[in-house]
Amino acid sequence: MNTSFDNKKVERISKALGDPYRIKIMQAVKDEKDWLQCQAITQMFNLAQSTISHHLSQLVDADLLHAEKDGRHARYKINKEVFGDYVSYLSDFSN
Amino acid sequence: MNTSFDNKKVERISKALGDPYRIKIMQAVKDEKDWLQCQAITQMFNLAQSTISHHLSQLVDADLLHAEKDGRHARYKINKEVFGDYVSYLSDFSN
DNA sequence: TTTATTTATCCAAATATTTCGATATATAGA
DNA sequence: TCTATATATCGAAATATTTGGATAAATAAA
Repeated sequence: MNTSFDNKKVERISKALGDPYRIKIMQAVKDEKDWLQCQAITQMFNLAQSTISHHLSQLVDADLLHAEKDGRHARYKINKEVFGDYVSYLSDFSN
Repeated sequence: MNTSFDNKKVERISKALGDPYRIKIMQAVKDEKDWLQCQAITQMFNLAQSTISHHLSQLVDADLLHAEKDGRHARYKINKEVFGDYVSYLSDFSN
């Protein structure tokens, strides 16, 4: 399946990737083999918990991260499909 | 040659792509076989000339566009190398 | 049930971005 | 030179984003 990208979606994804904390969050999630816990992400940065929560929801809203709930815990992994579709959309510009 | 991407560069490129007008500018430049004239871009949108100029410099500052001057005219084309490097940096997230 | 823990939401302040009008700069043409 | 044209820069207003504190909601654990 290939997610179709309208410009609004490209904008939302690009915007989500346009913040230093969110880039680091994405890298940390990527480096985890399976899911990465919300707690672990919160501990990585010197930011208020509400701020991290806000960054995570932007990544989830852009579909760059899958989110899962387990009791009172939340965890995340890369949405490779959407990411891959974004990459192939962008590839068109470089060839 | 492979541009090496620090997070600051990823942030700047992503931010540059995170605006609806700049996305449309990139698409228009891509659709042009060679260079696209600044004038033509200015006429595409219902925005002040100074606003277009500002959007263009963000794309140039992010190295997504090559800029060239010809007398009092300016023209742009995609910086495929940087774009390609950005794409390959991102590909790492989708596999 | 009561308490502690984890995450989300709300609000307001701080900061950043977008936009335009005015104007500067550079160059082409009369 | 004088005038018109193309683009860039500046300053300020409008808008959007980021941030933290307070608190809510949900769940686990005592």
